Amino acid sequence: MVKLLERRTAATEGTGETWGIADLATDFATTARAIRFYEAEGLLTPRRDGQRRVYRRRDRTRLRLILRGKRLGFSLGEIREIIGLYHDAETGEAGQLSLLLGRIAERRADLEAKRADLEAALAELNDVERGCRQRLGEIAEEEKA
Amino acid sequence: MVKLLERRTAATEGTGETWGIADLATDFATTARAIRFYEAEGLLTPRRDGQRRVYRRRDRTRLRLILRGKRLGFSLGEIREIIGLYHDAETGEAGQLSLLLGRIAERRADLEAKRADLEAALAELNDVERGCRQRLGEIAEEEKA
DNA sequence: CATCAACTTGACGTTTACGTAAACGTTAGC
DNA sequence: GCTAACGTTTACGTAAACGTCAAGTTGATG
Repeated sequence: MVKLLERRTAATEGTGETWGIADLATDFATTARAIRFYEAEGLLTPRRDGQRRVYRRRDRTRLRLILRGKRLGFSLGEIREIIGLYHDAETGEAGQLSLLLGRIAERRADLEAKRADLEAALAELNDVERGCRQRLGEIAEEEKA
Repeated sequence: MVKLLERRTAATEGTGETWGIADLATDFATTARAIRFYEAEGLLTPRRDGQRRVYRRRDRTRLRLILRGKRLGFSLGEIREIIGLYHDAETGEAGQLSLLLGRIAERRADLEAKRADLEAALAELNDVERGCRQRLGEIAEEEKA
């Protein structure tokens, strides 16, 4: 307990809050293995304290992005593109801002397509539920008779 | 050309429109292999004309469900549950309708969670674009100066 | 009748996204 | 100084979701 606090305090040293790999794993309900894998795939680039990985707030932001992307069914490759987009937007290394805007538009199209799928799925589910409740009502009528 | 039309007509024989596996593959932009795989996983149960698979409209509906589920990041296992839900709702083999309503509620929760992720992603993307356009405006100002 | 296209069933290969285990280093506490 | 906790790399294993042959069947066509 105290151990953890002291370590975190030691690592803090003015540069803002930092975390170890186990902290991230528990905080985001994933595993250290997965986090290392994302790094190997170029999706995370934590600092190092000697050998150890040290994560800062932007790493947490990225991990959040990664996991959300996964939940939405994006592959790690697609997530890499998304992260690259965020990175280029931050650092301005986009060369041409107009190109960046184009990539943003593509990503938005992806997301809106998913939204359309989602709305359709929810609508159909509502239909099913309605039919279900209807039959439940009919059964109640039969019981009364 | 004529071949295809004749075959389809022959298979129709009053029972409504039917399709071959290649038809489904092209219509849904997938592959025959994938469709057979879904059948092996119990997600599709087409009729047979001898050895050949014959698909009816409800099979198309299911395939549409499967592919949409995939696009939304559901595993085939989860999709199996969804299809089972639709099936039970149709055939009334649910035993207890209340149980069915419960399963519907679970699925809706899944979908709404994804929707929350989606809205968050879209909102962040809008932020990025806004920042991008802002910088583009600043550059235009510099050019003017 | 031969052939060709479309379909079939195996069987094995491939990619993605990690899990799991081995072997080792570092720091904290007793 | 030893152990326990936590971390590291390296390597192999695995489940999901198909892809890719191979080999055979069937039906329509020249």
